Amino acid sequence: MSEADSVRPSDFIREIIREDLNAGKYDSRVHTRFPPEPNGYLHIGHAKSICLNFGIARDFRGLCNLRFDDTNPTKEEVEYVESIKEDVRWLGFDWEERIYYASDYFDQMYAYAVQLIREGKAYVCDLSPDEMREYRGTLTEPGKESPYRSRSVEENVDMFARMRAGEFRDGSRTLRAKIDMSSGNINMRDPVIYRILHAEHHRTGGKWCIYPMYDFAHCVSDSIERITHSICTLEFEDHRPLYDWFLRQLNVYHPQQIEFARLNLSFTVMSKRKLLRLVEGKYVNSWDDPRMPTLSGLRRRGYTPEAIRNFCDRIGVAKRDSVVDIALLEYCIREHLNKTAPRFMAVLRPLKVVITNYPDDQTEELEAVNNPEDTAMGTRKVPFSKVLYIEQEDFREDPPKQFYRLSPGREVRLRYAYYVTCTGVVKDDSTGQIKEVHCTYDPATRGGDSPDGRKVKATLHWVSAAHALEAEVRLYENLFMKPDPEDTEAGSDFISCMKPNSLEIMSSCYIEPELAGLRPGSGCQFERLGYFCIDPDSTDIKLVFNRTVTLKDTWAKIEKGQKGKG
RNA sequence: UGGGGAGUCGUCCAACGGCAGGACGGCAGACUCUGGAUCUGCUUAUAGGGGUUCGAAUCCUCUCUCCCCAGCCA
Repeated sequence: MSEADSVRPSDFIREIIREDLNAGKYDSRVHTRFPPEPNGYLHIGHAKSICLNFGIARDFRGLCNLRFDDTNPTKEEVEYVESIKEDVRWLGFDWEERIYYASDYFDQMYAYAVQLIREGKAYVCDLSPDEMREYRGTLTEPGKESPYRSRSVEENVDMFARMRAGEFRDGSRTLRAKIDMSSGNINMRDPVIYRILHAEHHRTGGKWCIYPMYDFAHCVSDSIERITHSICTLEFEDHRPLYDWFLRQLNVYHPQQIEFARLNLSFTVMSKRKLLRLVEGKYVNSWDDPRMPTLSGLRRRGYTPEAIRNFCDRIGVAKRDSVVDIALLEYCIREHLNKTAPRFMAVLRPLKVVITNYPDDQTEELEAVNNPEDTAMGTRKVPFSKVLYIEQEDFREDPPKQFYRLSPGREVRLRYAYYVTCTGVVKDDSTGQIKEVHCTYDPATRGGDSPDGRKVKATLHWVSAAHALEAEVRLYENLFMKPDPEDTEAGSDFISCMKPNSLEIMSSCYIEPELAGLRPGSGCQFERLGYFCIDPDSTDIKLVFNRTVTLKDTWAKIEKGQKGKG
C-alpha cells in the first residue's frame, strides 16, 4: 500500500492530493504553505486554514511552510508577524526552519517582471487610478485598452527601471500584464503587477519603492518554494486563471491552486476589517479580548489548542458557503476541558448560609475529588465551617415547579460535605431582601453520603466564608445577538447587533483557597458553573478569572421554558 | 443582460449509478455526590421540472435560488 493509500481522504482537497500522488505528479511530493498577510491578528478562520495546510503535510508526510505575504508595506507590521508566529506555534504546528517572506523574493520577482516586459507581456502604464477604473469597463461591459499598452519593449524596460529608481510619485504609474481587456474575468483585464509605494517595509526597509501585487507575488512565491498544492479560499477562484497565466508565461515550476470555503461562525464576525473595527471603535478592549474570535482572544478566554484543532477537524472542508453553529465550538472546548480540567468550588453571587447546629469555632477539612473523569488527578482538602456562601440562585424561598435546590424545609447536599436542611431565612427589615439562610446539618452525612440511604434531589457547591478567597470573575457571552450579525436593517451594520452585556464583571466572588495555587493560564472547572481560567490581569492580592464556557444548564433551560409559558 | 462558484436534516460534513449516514443542536428517557459527564431513543434533508437507467443525491437537460468579482488590498 502506498503512502497515499494509507491516508483516507476526509475532504475533497485530500482526495485531489491522493490522486496526484498516485499519478506521480510533483514527483509524489506534498508541500503546502500557510500564507498570512501580517496586517492583523489570526482568528479561528485562519485556524481552519492552518489545520488544513499543516494537517495535509502531516497526513501525507509532506511539508508546510509558514510564509508571510508581505507585499503591502502600508498595512503590515512586525507586531503582527510576531503574533502570527506565536499563534501558529500555540495551535501546535511547527514550520521548522521554513519561515519565509514574500519580501525575500523581491529581487527574483523584479527579474521576472523584467522578463515579462522583454517578452512583450507587460507594460508600464501612466493611467491614473481613476482613469484605470474607467478603462477597466464593468462587470457586463468590456474594458478599453490603455493608450500606453503599445509602448516599445525598450521604453518599458527603461520606464520600469525608473519606477524602481524612485523617479515617479505614488500612483503615477504601474506595471501591467498585457492580457485581455475584453475578458469576462476582470482579473484578466491587464491587471497591475507592480505599483509605486514610497513606503518603509518592515523587512526590506527603504530598498524598494515599487511593490508587487498579490496575484504576481503569490504565484511566484509558491513557485519558488516548490509548493505542490496552493490552498486558498473561494474568493480567489477567479484569480486562478491569472495565477496560471503568470506561471505559464514565466515558464517556471507551477503549483496547483485549490480553493475551499472560508469559515463563518454564528453569532460572530470574522473578517479582519470588522474585527479591526471592533478594536478601534473600543467595542471590545483589545485584539485578545476574550469575546473576540481571534486565536489570542480564544486563548485568553481559556480555549485550548486541542479543542480548536478538534473543532477544525469536525467542521470539514468543502466549497459551499456555510455558517458553523458556535455551539459546536463550545461543545469542543467542553469536551476537552471535561477530561482535563481540575474541579473547584467557587460562588459567583454569594448568599450567606449559617449552619445553626454546627460548633462556632470548628473547621473541618473535607476531601474532594479533583476530577471525576480522571481519578489519577487525585483529591484535595476543602475547609468547612459554620458560615458558608452558596449561590444566590440555589435558594428560593418560594420554589417554582421542578426547582429542587434549597428552599425552606428542604434538605440538599453540600458537595463533599453534609446534608443540610433549611430552617429559615433572615431578611433585611427595610428591603425585605434575604440576607442569610439558616440551616441545620446532619453530622451522620459527613462527606456527602447518608448512611440511612436517604436521597436528596440536589447537590450545591459552597465555600467556607472564613476560608474563602475573594476574586473577580468575568462572564462572557456572544458579542452579537443574531446568528448573522450582518442581518440588519438598511442603513445600519453589524455594530447595531452587538449585545449590550456581553461582558459581566463579578467583582466579589468567593473561591476555595486551593485555587490560589492554580497556575496562570491553566483552565479549571468551577463545579456546576462552567470552565474558567486565570486572566493575566490577576494580581498577587486578587485573582481574576475568565469564564471560558458554561456547563450545560438543564435547569436554566427548564426555567426559560416556564417563563416563556407564564 | 459579463465571468467564476455553490445548492443534501435546524447547522456542518459524508454517500463518487445500488438501503441517504455521522456530528452538533433540539426533544424524551436512564443514570448520577456537578440539573455536569455518560448512556439510550426520537426528530428532520437530496432546490424544482423533464430525461437516461432495472435502479439517480450522483449522469444529461431546462429552470430557480444563493455566494464571489469592476483596489495601484490580500
